[in-house]
Amino acid sequence: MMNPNPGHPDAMHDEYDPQAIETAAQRYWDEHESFKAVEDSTREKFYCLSMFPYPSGRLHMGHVRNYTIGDVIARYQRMRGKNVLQPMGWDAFGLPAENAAIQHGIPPSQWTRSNIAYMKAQLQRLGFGYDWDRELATCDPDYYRWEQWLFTRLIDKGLAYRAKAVVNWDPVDQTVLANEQVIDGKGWRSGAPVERREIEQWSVRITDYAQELLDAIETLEGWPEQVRTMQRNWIGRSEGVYMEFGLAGSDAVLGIYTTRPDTLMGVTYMAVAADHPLAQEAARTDPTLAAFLDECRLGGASEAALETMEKKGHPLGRDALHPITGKRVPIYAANFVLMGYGTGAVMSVPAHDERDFHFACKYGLPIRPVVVPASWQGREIYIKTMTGTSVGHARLTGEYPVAGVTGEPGCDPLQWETWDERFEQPGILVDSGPFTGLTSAAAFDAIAAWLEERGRGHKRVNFRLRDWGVSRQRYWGCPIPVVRTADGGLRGETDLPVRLPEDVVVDGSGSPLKRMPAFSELANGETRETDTFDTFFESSWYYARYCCPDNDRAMLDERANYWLPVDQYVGGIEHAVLHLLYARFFHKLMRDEGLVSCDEPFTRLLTQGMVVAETWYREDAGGRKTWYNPADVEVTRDDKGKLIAAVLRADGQPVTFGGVEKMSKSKNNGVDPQVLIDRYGADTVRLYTMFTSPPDQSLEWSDEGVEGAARFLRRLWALAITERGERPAAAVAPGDAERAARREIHATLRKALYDYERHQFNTVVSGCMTIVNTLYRLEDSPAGRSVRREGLGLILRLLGPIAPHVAHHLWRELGFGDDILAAPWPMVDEEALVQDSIEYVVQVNGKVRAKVEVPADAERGAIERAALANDNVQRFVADGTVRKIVLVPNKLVNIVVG
RNA sequence: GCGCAGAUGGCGGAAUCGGUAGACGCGCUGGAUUUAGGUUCCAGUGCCGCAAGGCGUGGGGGUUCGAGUCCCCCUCUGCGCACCA
Repeated sequence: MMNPNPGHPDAMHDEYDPQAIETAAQRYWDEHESFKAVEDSTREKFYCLSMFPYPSGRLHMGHVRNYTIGDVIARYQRMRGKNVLQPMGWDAFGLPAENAAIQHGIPPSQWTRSNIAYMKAQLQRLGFGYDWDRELATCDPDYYRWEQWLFTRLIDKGLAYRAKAVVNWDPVDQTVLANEQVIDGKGWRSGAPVERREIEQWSVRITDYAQELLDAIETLEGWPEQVRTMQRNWIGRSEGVYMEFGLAGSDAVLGIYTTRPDTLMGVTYMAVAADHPLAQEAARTDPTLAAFLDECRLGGASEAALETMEKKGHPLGRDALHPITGKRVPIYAANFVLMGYGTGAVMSVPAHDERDFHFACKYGLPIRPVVVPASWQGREIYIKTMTGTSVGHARLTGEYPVAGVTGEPGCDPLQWETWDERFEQPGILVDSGPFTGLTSAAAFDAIAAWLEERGRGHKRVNFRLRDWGVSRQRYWGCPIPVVRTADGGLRGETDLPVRLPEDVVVDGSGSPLKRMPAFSELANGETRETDTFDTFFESSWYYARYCCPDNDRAMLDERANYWLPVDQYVGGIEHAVLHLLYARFFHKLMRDEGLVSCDEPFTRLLTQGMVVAETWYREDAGGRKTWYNPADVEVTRDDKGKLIAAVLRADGQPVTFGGVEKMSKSKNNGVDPQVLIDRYGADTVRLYTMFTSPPDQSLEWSDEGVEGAARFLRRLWALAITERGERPAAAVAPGDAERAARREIHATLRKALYDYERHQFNTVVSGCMTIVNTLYRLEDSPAGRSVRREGLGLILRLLGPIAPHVAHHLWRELGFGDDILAAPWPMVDEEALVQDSIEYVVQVNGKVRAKVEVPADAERGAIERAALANDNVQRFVADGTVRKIVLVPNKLVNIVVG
């Protein structure tokens, strides 16, 4: 029999079957190449990029969230008419592949490529609108050859150089460890105490770009303020003074940098790194010092480890000479000063620096206050060590000619026995010879000038940012394209790519490259560098390569200048500094090589929050915790919904709540997205992740919440199937109920459109839910059905970017068109919003006492009279006199009664 | 240790500007449908109180007719710290 309704698609099934409609929708997009991006100079482009994944094996919820956010933005911009590029690829080099190889004997390349295949299928199942033709993997020589090429250019330009860098050294495994592999100061495999070592490595001069990287942050208006602040602080521009202390009994000098030259007269000792030549020299004749220097090497190299470890020192037995007074100050070797950063030496002012203060107390060094707040003028200041011995004393009296400061001679002395943060603040110099009485700011200049005149120092801008050490002593990475010539010189490789051999055995005892003469030994006695690049190197430019991944003659071509900069970048907040700063830097390197024309790679940035879930555990007698997956825990609640008990389903015995934490293997609180996709379909998973939290906040997992998302899609489906088949006649006069419904729908739509623009997708979804609820309340009259159909048309487009499969299917099924991707973006009907009367909230002294209905065109006096006429308002006004009436148009009246 | 965020019902969260705190969803309670479980539908649900009303956005202070929102102090939690990606 023929379809009785040939103008319409086939009748729908009554049941929502996500697996079937999602497969069909994805096939449609595939056949129509819906997401293929083609350069077109006549159209406004939109490049939407999500941070590419490390191919760890399976997608986790964090990936699903990241890529859903990106896809929603890409599909939204596409529906707004932009020419959208949304690519995807693989950050394929890295440590986990080597670990997997050690554990399972699989070569890293094989492990990585099979993970990519599996995860790609998962991404496709989620319906993300990627242009897969542009897919790239960083372990592919066609990709990494270009960063090798750029690196040889950096060598030529002097932007890449060899320098010493501090690493974690495992003395048992004889290998360099990543910070992650150092646990409580010990190697993760050997358990041996880790040592800090300095080795020669390749470095890139990011500090040459420090000022530009800092200045350009001001132009990144589409970035979260939080990230901009973190980058500013990371770059850490400071203005200070470089100066040279003399060395007693020598012509040599000890150079240091300080941001507080105003405290120079308070220097009571110097601290140098254990690896400083002065310390090394002194240790040759001093066994206790030598032993101390050995001890200084213990511990991890991370900044957190260095800053939190116990600060220790040992005198070198020789003195430095103060650049102004010429007085002797002792030099200490200290474990918290590193040779790699700055000059490897610092001046120490215990009266005005907290770390120096504690160090001085510990070793009985003098504390000499030289700067005090102006308000302390006229007082005596004593600072004692924690052991109670008074070692410092300064006085500020009214005799110093400081503008705006009046003396209070005879006041009580101020005494401190512990550190006070006021010591650190700038103020007035005391007991500082020729600089006494100056403000800190004036003293800064005066002392710098004094030193400069005598050739002992000068002002200097300094950055906290350090050059980027890019060498890694690992196998699974991009080979550094450098050759050491027979005479010991270094040159960039010209025959590129330098291919990484993939047929290798990784056994954990260092990089296999170092044992492969076929790789490292070249003709004419030349040898190849066996270190590989930091994987941040690959991830610093992939966004540009997506524009022209097929170019085998150049790193980038003119297509990059069509698509770049990336209009919207989406990824985790954990990348706020490192990845995003390196990528900005790399972009400028490519710009200066003439490869791109813009100055910054990412116009707008969205940093998404973590995915977290409840944790549950049991503790055994020895205090060891066993963690149970939330899916295996049964929870009981009281009649207020409060949690009262939780047991493990398997044995019915209680488990303890361990808080809400980031999904992880160690806490066993991960949820496998694949299980959810199989059970509910991609649209439910996407809708849930968008609805539960705003994109930039953490998302707390809840099985019931997923149920709720699925329920909404079933409700939408059930509503839509009532409207399949014949279309109602065009114009049906609406009644009051329909007019009210339209007003609500369009008011909600207006809010949802605004929320789309500011990327607050959770409230877009609640808006859709509100509209569905409104549509359900409409009567089954022709007028009601007309509004329902209008509402469905709006909802499907609002939901299109978020739950694209069901939107695609219903759009066609209801006869709105062939392809919702081509539909115009919905618009608010302003006429639907017009109201005859307005409800005002009436407050008395700021407390809500009534609501009054007032004609929309009522004047101020009429509104106030209506408010005062209300019985309940009169009850609260009666006691006093009306002092003032505050009126907020269309909203609120506040009657102030005194 | 340093830098950056955050804190709102039983839970996730909402509240463009300083203007009705708690939208939407979950959970929970009662009811309907169902042989039952599930599903679905209807009603209720910040706390205290019979009510009138009072209290309420981590804690303490302040500005204002009015503060979740602005200012000061404090507490706790999360993220980053240069070799995890």
